[in-house]
Amino acid sequence: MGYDFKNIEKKWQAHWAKNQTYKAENNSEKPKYYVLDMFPYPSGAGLHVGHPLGYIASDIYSRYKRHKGFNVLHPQGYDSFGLPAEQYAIQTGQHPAKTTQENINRYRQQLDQMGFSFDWSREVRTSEPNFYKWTQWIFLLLFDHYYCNTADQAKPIAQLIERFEQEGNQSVRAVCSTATPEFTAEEWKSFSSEKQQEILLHYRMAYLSETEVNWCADLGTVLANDEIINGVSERGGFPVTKKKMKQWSMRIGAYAERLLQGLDQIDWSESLKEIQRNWIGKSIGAKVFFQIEGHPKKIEVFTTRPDTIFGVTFMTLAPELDLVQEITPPANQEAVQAYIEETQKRTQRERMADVKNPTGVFTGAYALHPFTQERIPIWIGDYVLADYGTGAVMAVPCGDQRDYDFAKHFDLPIKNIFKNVSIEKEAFTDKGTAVIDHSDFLSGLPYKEAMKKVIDALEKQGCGEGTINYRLRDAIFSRQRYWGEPIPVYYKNKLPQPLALKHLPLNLPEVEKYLPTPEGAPPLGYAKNWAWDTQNEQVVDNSRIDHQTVFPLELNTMPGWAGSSWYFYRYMDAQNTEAFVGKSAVDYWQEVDLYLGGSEHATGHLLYSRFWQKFLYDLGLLPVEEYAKKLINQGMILGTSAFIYRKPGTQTYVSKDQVTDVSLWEPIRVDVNLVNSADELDVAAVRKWQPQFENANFEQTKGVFKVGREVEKMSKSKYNVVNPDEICEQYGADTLRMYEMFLGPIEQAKPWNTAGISGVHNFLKKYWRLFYNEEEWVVNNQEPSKQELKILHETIKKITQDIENFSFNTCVSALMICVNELTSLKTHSTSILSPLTLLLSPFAPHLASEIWSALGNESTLDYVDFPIANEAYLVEDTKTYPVSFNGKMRFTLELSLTLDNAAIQQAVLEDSRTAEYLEGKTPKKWIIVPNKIINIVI
RNA sequence: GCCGAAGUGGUGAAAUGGUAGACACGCUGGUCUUAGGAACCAGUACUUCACAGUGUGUGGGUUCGAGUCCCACCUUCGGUACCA
Repeated sequence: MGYDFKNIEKKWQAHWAKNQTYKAENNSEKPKYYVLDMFPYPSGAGLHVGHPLGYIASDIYSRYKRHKGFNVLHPQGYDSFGLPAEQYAIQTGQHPAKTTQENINRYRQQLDQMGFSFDWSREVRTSEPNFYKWTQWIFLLLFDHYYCNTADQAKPIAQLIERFEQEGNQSVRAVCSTATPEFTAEEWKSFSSEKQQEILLHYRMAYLSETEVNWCADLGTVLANDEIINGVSERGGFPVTKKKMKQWSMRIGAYAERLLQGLDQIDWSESLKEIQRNWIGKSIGAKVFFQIEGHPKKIEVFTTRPDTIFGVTFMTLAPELDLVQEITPPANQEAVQAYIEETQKRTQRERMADVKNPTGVFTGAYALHPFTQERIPIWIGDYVLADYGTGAVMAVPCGDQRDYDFAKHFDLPIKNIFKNVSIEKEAFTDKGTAVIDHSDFLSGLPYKEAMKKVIDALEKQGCGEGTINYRLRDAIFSRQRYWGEPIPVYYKNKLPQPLALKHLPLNLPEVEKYLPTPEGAPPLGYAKNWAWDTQNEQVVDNSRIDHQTVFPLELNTMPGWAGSSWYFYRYMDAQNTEAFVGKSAVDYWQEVDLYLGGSEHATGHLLYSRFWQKFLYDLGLLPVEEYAKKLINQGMILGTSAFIYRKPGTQTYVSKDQVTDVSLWEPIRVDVNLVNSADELDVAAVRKWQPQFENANFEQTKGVFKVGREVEKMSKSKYNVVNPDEICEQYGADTLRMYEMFLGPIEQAKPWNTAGISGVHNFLKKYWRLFYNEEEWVVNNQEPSKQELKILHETIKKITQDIENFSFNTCVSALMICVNELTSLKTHSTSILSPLTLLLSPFAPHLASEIWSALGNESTLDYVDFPIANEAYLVEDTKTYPVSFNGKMRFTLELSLTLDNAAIQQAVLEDSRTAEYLEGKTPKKWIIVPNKIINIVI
């Protein structure tokens, strides 16, 4: 009997579970270390080999840190609210809670078999009332706060009310969703309570407003910007249109600058930080106000190029702007209305596809140039976005390509205000070399100086100011779905009223259908018990709604990112019923030391969670402003799909080598598990796999049928999923863990290929044989040789360094080299093999534990100190130097390390081979790098 | 278009500016076996019988010495896109 991984792994998994080996303490003499994985959404498909990659890496690091004497928190949970369970419920009528529970059971089983050192006593599930109670509570806090620009932090709304009562809103610098008219203290007091509430709603961090939203009719819900890819929904790829709806939003825009600045404080990959920087999209420019001819209102535009203000030849407004209706003279109303309606019908994708053909219409109104008082025609066009800047642009066709295209298309004038630049073919957009011309007081100035001067002038005249704009939009928080956190508000006179903490959790009600109601309300519209009784402070039957004491509850639910924006704090104190996290727990753990997850969350979860963190930090509820000190993005493991090729219109399939022109054949995916590593298809198995192949004709070449290959995302629908259960069954979890690390650098995306796994499996068998020869235990107490000690300590040094650098693939190689060398030296000395076992422990914990116990240790190895490399064993007496002439390596020479440079020179000159390369010349220069190389320049 | 990352054998990949291809897969040959999807040994970048030469996307540069540093370009991948 050799390495019996099945029994070993079963044994140790049971041992760890029984002894709660990896339970972390909330106070300890040891230093703390918090390793977090992005928790999974428990999907019905189960885990494939790509999912555990990050968990394996974090588990290796966690285990290493335990060996290094840290109190390690390494929790796991489930992001269990979400669309797939709901879609499944719509199809089958099964309650999402039921399928979610089943999926979680399956996930847990799969996770357990891989030997992760999770502290399951802290498990969280976002769909559990005792968890979402606190998600709802955070929502209430957001509702109850506004963003004060003076203090640059969130403050209680009560303080804002106080200020309104004392001084009105003229001097209040706060972030506000729409331009609220100014009012005095007296006016504020004279407002009705409803009016006051309405105004306050414009200031709250969580606010309700009529907004243009991304509506996805097929999914029946709105989508956030990060849920749309290339103009279609991320989930399902359905078309997205713009629609006005009353929606909850989160004022993440208030934190734009702090979210940007915070990136400098954290150790995240530069590429990920750059993605967030781009998403936040800070741009520096100016606001300019243009008067409208014969109209009291002004048009406010944002521009990054106020220096080109003398090049303005028209203005363009977003068609959605209310102002458009106001300024359009009756003669143009019809055309303008028609255009507005047309743009609303177009999907985002259609708009994007038409970049080359700008659309728009003249409103008939004119604005006045702030410096020249020239009349500027006002157009509307859908190349101007309603929700960026002010939804209005001053069009400078000579300096902006879009304005240029628009002007060319509608035959509008183009005025060149750049010195010595031709704008015959395209706009001139280079700021670096621009010199302004034909621009009154700006003429002759380069970009930078013109910027300064024009902003001064604008501010002096009161028709503009320097300003900063961000691309980051406030995040829509309402979802017209069932399977999410209920938003804890009820409506009185159509105004939202928050519940209180003591009323939470507001449990998700039962519904008869998971679809929108016939009236178009979200699924919660089907709930029978979904009204709030303000007197008894409880949820009651809808039939009792009287709008006096019983009110309707909110029908929208929260988006997927709500629960995931704070879950990592819940792990610190998962059972707490008094607070989202206890004070002492958060004081102890502080923040996440290492966060592992995919970079696909860069503009979603990883931004929203930073936003909530900063908000809760402002309230003094959390101790740090950034929750994840270090973040590593594991690369995705891709699938290698297999294709067979069908003659169009027939049941004939040919082997890949007969396909010359792929376009003449229909590629059809087949299950990769029916193909061997030489790309040969098991034809008999395919016939059984799907009925369509049962009687098909497979044209083989020389008795084999080859498939075509393509690397793409691993997914059930592409039949390219490799299941970790089967790998564990065949090779064991330790082999799977090490092989996934061995595949390549952790941050890199790579296709899965099972073929190489035998190398890692052989390594573990080889390691086993250091201890057992057949049945016999061969470890002894012999004094290790100098050579053996050197091998061991070199390996310790390398492994320690590489783990610290998260270079786990080279760790595996180093262990392989070490075991190979010890095998050839026939080392069985316990003083070598015992530390080696500890080195193996983070990577192959089951096997290492088994050996550790076989070595006679009473306690398990999990908390035993990691070996430390002793430099004394690494010091060498001699060094084999490569000897180079003019940089070209010629031969090697073994020399004592005690020699000085002069002695080395002499030794080289004395070597018989040297003369051959010197060719009678004397060396011009010697370059001797100790321990590295000897180079002689002739 | 803009921003970012990366290009090394048949494959996955190693290389603090110092012998490129460690380690592993695959392949070839061998040992031992009734057998092997077992174990072990040897070989495996390219050209060449060999000697030797050429090789890290392309072209230049710095250096005694460059996969590594600098400049330009090409390709691939990721992000983003009427963002004014």
